Amino acid sequence: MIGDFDSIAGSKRSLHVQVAREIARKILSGELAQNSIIPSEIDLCEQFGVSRTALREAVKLLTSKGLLKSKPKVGTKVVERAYWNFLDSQLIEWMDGISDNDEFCSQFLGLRGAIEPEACALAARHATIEQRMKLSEIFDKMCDIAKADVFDQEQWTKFDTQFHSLIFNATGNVFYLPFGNILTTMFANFIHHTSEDGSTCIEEHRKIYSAIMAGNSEKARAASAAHLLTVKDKYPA
Amino acid sequence: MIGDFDSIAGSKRSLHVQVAREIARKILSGELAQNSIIPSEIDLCEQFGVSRTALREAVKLLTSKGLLKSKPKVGTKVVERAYWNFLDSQLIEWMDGISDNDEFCSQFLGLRGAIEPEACALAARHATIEQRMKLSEIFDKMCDIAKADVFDQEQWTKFDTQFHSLIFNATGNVFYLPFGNILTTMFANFIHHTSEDGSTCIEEHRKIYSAIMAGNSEKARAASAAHLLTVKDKYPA
DNA sequence: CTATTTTTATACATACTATTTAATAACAAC
DNA sequence: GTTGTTATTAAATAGTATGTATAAAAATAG
Repeated sequence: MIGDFDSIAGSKRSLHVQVAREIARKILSGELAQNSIIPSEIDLCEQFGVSRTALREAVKLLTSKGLLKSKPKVGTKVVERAYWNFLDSQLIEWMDGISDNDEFCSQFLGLRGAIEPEACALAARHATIEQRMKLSEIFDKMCDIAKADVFDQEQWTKFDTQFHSLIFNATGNVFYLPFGNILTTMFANFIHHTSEDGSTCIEEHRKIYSAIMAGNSEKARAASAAHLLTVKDKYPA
Repeated sequence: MIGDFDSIAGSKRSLHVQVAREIARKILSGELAQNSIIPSEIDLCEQFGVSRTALREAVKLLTSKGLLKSKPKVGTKVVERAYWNFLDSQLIEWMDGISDNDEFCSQFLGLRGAIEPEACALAARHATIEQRMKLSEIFDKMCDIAKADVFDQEQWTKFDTQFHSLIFNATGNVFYLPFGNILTTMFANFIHHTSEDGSTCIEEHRKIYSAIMAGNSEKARAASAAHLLTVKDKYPA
């Protein structure tokens, strides 16, 4: 009962989210052009085979992410790309298979390179005791995984994600907070670690970890920047 | 017909957005605690004097921004802060009056300082001809305003916003795109320019502008960083 | 050319059924 | 008795259907 094909409705998520995803992907892929008017509510209801309520909730969801805008009489319009909120985890998930994966990851790295070193610096200064303890826990587990005979890739990704995510949470800056989730989403959907990552990167993580724990923001920033340079090497320009 | 006590009606925006804003502000201010269950749909409908349709659309909107999560039987829960999407323009608008303004702006500057110099560097390399022309237009107008006898603060803010916003659009990186809107929102709602800004900052903007037009990414990055240091001086630690 | 009506899209309301799921009760096994 | 499993129940959201209200563009009357 669980395993059957995604097929149509009754699958995983709620109905309006599925409809929203379908529409979003048509927008993201360009199948629905910017500034164009999408079909009317009743047409879309028929097309997707859902009620107007469900469809309207889907439209509201996409409006909230900057993809659509509705006005009475004129219809629902695809807003221009400049207003799409690419810093929304759900939207990022929906990008899967839309654009070139390497290019997408490379662009993300372009942002990460600017933000994460500063986040590490902030975390070194502002992390609470609880957060430092948690970071310590996570790092210990990463060490265990790196030292193990067989490299557990899934576990590594899990704790690597937690490690970087926690750093954003520890900045004490609300604007850095969302990057933890964005990074988590990227790790889960687009960035595929190779088995060599664990052994090669653990020392880089140790430098970041130590600097944050020592409250040395400059060192944390540098260690993070160095780490990201290593990561960058895996992607084409 | 109904609810003439009217908690919300009579304002400008659509009903479900108004309801969403009300709930969002209660969450953001902590009046609705994290992980707590908010009243049931029917209770909230009564409380706000709106239909279930409007209320559910409001809840969907807030769910999309990471503030709420609904499950049958258990109810609708306030998600923990770490998942709130503070990089959403609408959410940022709703923050007005919630937290200390100076602190909020200061934190924003903490992010801006990390991102904008890199955005300028990217723009110098990737801006299209059209974008360079547009940037030129905008900068010319900023010069006019700065040179004028009476400083038109409103106009200055308008073009200053456009200037910085366009730079993010010109990076050619989808993850930098949303910062244009975020910055626009911050300028419109939180950051209040003083009349001296025009005269003092126009030369700094010229350096950024020139570097981008010349395609000199290193110079653009440095000029932006210098500009942000000047801006930073206005805010307390 | 202006004012007004008509049309047509979304916005909102109401009432209903379906589904999910936590909690509980019933029951069996050890 | 304690435990573990399985129906049952009930309370919340999820979804459907259909109505009216309202806003804005377009047609039309004056």
